[in-house]
Amino acid sequence: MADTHLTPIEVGLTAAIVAVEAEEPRILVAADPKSGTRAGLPFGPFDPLSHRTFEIGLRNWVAAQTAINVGYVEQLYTFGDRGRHARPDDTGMHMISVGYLALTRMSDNAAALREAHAGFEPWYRFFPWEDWRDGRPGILDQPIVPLLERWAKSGKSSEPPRPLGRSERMRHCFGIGGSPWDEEKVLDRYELLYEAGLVEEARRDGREATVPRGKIPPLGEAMRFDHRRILATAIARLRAKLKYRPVVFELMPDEFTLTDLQRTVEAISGRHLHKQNFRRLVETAALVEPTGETSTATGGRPAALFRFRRDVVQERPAPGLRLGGRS
Amino acid sequence: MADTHLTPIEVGLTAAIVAVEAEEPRILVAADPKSGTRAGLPFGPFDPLSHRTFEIGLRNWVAAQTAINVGYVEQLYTFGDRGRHARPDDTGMHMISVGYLALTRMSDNAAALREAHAGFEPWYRFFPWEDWRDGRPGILDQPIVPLLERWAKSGKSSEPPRPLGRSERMRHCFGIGGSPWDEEKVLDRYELLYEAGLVEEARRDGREATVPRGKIPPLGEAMRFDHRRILATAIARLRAKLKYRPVVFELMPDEFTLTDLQRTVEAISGRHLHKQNFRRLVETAALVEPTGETSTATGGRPAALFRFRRDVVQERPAPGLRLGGRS
DNA sequence: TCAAAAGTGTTATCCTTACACCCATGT
DNA sequence: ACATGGGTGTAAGGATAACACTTTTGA
Repeated sequence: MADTHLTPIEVGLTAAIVAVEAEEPRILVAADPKSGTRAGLPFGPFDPLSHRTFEIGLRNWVAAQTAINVGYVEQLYTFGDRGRHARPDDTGMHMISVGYLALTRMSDNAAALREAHAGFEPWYRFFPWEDWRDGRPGILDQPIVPLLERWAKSGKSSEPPRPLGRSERMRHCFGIGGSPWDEEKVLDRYELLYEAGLVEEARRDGREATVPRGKIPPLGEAMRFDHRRILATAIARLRAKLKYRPVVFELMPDEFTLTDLQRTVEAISGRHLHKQNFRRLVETAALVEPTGETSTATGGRPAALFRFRRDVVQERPAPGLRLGGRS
Repeated sequence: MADTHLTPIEVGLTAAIVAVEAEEPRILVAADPKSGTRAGLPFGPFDPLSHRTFEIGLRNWVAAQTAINVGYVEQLYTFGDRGRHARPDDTGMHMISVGYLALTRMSDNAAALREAHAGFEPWYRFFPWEDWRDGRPGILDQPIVPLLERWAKSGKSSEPPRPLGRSERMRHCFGIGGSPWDEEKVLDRYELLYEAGLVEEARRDGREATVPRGKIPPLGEAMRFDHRRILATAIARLRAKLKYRPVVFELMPDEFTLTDLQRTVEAISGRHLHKQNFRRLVETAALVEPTGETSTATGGRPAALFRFRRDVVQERPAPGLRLGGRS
């Protein structure tokens, strides 16, 4: 239990840096330096000699490399699976990565973003089945569910260590047969697809698919290493956190209309919200205050502008947006 | 963004192994191998060569070192702050630790526990202010709140990076002035006490206290390194998880009475629950089924015995115990 | 005058919380 | 019989989810 010899390992800090623009949640991606094809999340080394904590280290390399001004930062998870992040240039030294979620305002980084702008990609490119704003995504009914069903059947009673059977897990994750769709299960869904060998990353890692290789259409855009897994974790965490902490405002400009706010929440959670209930929620939580100005940008009646009441954090214990049913 | 040189670091897996016995939540502690005084959590090295994932590595050294059979395992957080875990034998190599929560049944480990039993300590020894089962703990009114108030006053407008002022944070964390006590804020409370220099670990790390050194009474038993912080994280996570996942049953014997179950939940969350409401909750969630037997152990009317319905996980999406108000 | 979006009032329903009372056993 | 804990019915209040309608602008 005490001073056993420990193996030296490299530690990387991988960041899912999120911004919302034009009703689209976007993630900062770094182009593949080698092949130029697959996207990856930006990451930097953790050097304990220069930085006292992970968070300081992260803020430092983000500032240095991207000139982006991140506000909210939160640790997600530490990923260390061998075989799920195989670096092509692997030197034999094992590497683990501490995943972080960071939020930034598009308006904050006017100049910096102008250059880096190409780096912010809509995150639903990587998870097309997660965007239910225009109804149930077609990709679910077309390739995904049938493929999963085949996978579920093919492995009926093979894996006792798993607490749940394949088809039960499929039903839970993807909201089939009574189970409702739970927008927070982003990671569970991705992991299931990975296990079933249906995402490119799984095949790259040498996992067998249940259907002949060539026949699987790409399920979302793949990423390098295990970065799509980290992004799934980030989306899941952000979707959950919205409901009990006022983190949306980290993504909003200083002034916004209530519809702007609703659209942003909808963009992140991937579903529509009930207008009146959303407004009542925001109002009763006293999260915002009117600036007095109005915006005539959208075409119809001018909308009142609001700003985030920074002092709510001092008053109410959990001032999130409990966003209820769909609309 | 790419292949910067990374500093090699040692990675340890630190486990908060929890069991409940005699209505007392207990944590497995390892005695200090050096001084024999301060308790610490058990930990083992992570060796990527022998273990494919953190969890496998963890299960392995726990099995090897303690002969304890852990069921549920969950990653908590990765701790890497320099200066908050200074090992006396520091070799210059930096070390980070990945904290894990593990649950085990006392009844599972009959033989193994007989030997290791001394290692399971009631966790409220380390957090006496977290146990509200016999009403508001005296330690809050006596040394804690006055000390915190002094700290809050002494640092009025000094630290702009912090989003909240000292007294606001104090009020939120400790439920003073309108804010209710939130049993999930275990980590926040510990961190506040640490920041205020009121726990031994803070002084050990060289943090100034707001009151003369000698005058601060010990606030709970201290632990080695940052292990008390990891334990606080574990308790917070477990208290939160109880409410939306049926994890209590990982701590229960195969058969139990509803009162046993309630006492276990109360022990973990540190407060009393309303009997009828608790029962209705358990019943409507269909979490348990009667075995048909009764137990006459407690003195009054014999209680019906129940067992966990393992198949609920297949049916309901979030079968936790939403444990409502106090009683 | 019409389209487009902003903004409001009200009701049915469920869930949460709390009350108070009855039941079965051992001494 | 009485103490001890097991076990239940029911009503008040609040939060949630859904209903439909009015208002203000630009074209």
